Amino acid sequence: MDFERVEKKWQEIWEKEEVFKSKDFDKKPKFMGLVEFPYPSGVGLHIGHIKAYSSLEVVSRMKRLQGYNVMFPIGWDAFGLPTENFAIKNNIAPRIATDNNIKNMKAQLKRVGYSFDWAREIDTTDEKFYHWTQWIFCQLYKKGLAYKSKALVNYCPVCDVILSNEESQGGECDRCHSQVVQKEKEVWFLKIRDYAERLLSGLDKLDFPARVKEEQRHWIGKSTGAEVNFKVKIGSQEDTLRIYTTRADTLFGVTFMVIAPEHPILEKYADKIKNINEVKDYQAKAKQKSEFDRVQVNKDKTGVKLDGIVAINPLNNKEVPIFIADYVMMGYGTGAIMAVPAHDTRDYDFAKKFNLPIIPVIEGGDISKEAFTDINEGKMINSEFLNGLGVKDAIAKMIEHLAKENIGEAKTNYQMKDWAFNRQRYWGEPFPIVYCEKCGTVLVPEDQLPVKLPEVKDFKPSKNGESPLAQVPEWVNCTCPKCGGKAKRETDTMPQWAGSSWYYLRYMDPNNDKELASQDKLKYWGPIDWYNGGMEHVTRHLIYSRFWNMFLYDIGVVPFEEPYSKRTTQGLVLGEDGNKMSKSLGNVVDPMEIINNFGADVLRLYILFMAEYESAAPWSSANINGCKRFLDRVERMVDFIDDHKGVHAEHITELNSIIEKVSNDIAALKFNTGISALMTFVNTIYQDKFISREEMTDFLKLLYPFAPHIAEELNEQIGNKEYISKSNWPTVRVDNSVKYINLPVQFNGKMRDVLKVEENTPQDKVLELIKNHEKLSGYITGEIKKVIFVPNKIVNIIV
RNA sequence: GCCGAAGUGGCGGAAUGGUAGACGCACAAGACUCAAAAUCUUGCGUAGGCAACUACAUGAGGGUUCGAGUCCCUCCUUCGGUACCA
Repeated sequence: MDFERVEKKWQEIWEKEEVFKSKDFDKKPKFMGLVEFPYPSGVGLHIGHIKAYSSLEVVSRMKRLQGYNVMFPIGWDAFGLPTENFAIKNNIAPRIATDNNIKNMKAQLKRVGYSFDWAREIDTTDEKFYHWTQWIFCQLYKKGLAYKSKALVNYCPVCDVILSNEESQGGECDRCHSQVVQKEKEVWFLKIRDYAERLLSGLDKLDFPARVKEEQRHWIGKSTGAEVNFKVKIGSQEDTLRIYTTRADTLFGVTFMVIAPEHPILEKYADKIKNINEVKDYQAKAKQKSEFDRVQVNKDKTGVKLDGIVAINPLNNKEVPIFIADYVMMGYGTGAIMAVPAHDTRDYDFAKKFNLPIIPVIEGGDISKEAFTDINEGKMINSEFLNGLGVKDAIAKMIEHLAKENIGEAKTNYQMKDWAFNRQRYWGEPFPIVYCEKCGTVLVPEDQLPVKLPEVKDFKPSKNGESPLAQVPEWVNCTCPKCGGKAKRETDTMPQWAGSSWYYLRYMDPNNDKELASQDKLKYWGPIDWYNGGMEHVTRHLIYSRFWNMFLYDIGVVPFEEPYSKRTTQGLVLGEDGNKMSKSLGNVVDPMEIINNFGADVLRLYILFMAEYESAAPWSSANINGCKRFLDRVERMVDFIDDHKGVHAEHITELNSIIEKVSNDIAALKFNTGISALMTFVNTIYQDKFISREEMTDFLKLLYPFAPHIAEELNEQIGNKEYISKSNWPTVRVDNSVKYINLPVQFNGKMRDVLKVEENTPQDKVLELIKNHEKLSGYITGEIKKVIFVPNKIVNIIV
């Protein structure tokens, strides 16, 4: 088949007939399928896009024929660093580069034949879109969920710029390869931690794969424990040191304390700490270590003992020394811990290195060898009122005791940190924030949104790690919306995650200039019925967008709390050599080249046939031939068409079974077995060498979601007037023929033969057949002790 | 270390506790052809046998069951995620 002509022909017909248009408020049941919108890169479509989008493409095509009002939208996640870097390198404005890339990728997506509703196309860099991104930020700010705070950022002292984590991997600057250092800077944060509990508990009712839920749970990282106040003595002075622990039961086993190098108590008593120089030295070293270094595993424990300051165990008033060590993080808990070397591996390593006492408070284990950390075994010892209890009971009793004595209480912590929400970059959403000399930080009023991103000549990051926007005085300098006085704009921009945190809402009402989307339309379309995307977005994008949606729900803007009812993920497409595709390995497959050589239908079919959808699988240029051959065979199947009306009796069972199998498999993401069922049917027709027009039509409809162009073309060729894209999904027919099934026969659990019997043949009839069976009767070598008979499944005879 | 997923022919991969290897690739033989390609047909886990058939076989070892790739226990390997989280 001349696939180039045929594919173009049908793409034009579909567009003209608007068969993929989703209609607001249609009476049909709605189905909204969402795929992660692409970043418009200069490279164009990657094979991964094809796999990611083909799933819901197939589902959407089927659902339309099944009578659903389907929305399958697409857009562009277009802000971001690569475009900015491209602009710097080639001296092209990011706006122009983005528009070019979108144009190119859009043409590519159309060539694959995806049934996107292009009328709803969105672009996060369009001011009509980022208007509402800024508006959402305003609401977050008003509710106190956006705040500015000091934080450490990656900074390259040679380039004099702030780098993202991606640009500073391995603690090295991406551009000049010099050592990146941590620099303190005022940055914006969103209080996602306030939503930690809801983000966690909300998972229970969502239809997400278990591994996705697990990763999100882990990312949120809930831990329950207690905060406890230890007294500290600094000479004659007294103060309090608050620690967090999940093991309140071990309080009697505390032999020292550890605080983070950044802990404020160090500065507070700097003049009282005798070895303050040594401490400062350690602090400086810790600060130099990048995030990368500090996170390395199993490092040797290091630390410095504070001289002139001790802590007092509130339970037994014993004095214990305090250390600073970088294995305790300021960002988690209280930045201070009680160390119980007998029952914590890190404390144990530290105690061994610094020769500190180790007091067991739970029996079991051998603390001369290692810390005993099992919480399910052993009874409390050396612990006064806890003695004899199990660990879990001891924790509860201790927390009760702490509360009563007013020295501590139960506390829940989350590992998830607040979301650092800005970049020192040009190509992002400007913040709707100005700094007024008189009024301080002022929000830009909503009627003045959007704050448009100005055109600039130079996109290079400016000195001192400022955003390039700082170099545009006519934009930076403005009047304060409150007092009319002199003010300056925030020159940082939002991170790439901003637009993608709510884009799906905009599809539901893409041209609204009064609000981000109307309530009625959100109510009709939302929530998303099925969202497919990559595993790499499970912890960030997926959590960030759930957070924004919950927030918008809380302020009454969105009528549903969770944005995505169901989530699936596609497995990676590996290179032919089994490695991840990468330019350097030279194993990258270009989807456009495949389309040129084989056609879009073959590409679509193969990407779904190659493996189970959710697992990674290598590309094979040999195997794709099989899919091409299959479509060629389908085309030649037309020659077998006879004048028979209806469905041949010989085919009714087979046809019914593929209708059922393909429908179920598509809905269950099992495309590979659905396609193989279609192949089996074709093989049957080649055996029989006849097929009726009606059977062929049904078959082509089943093929249509996978290979729509050839299906439409053949459907037209065999004389059907109605386009498949405007027809109905086939349904199973009444089958009155006597069905025969193959009944496996086992003796003593061993397979011996298969008996062809009528469906629902009873046990005694089957046994009779076996006794009269030439071969099978030979296995009845003695008395029949027992017969296991599962109707239509199996018979097993114990002799 | 912790969490998750997975180990099945030469390869990609199928199998609600019930015929292991569907479907496809590769390979081989035959048909068509002057020939090749394409196409069509057949074969294709391993061992033995002309064959019917028999034995063995789903990472390793145990167990539950009439029956285990599938469930349970122990272990090995690979991949993904995550990490001095107190």
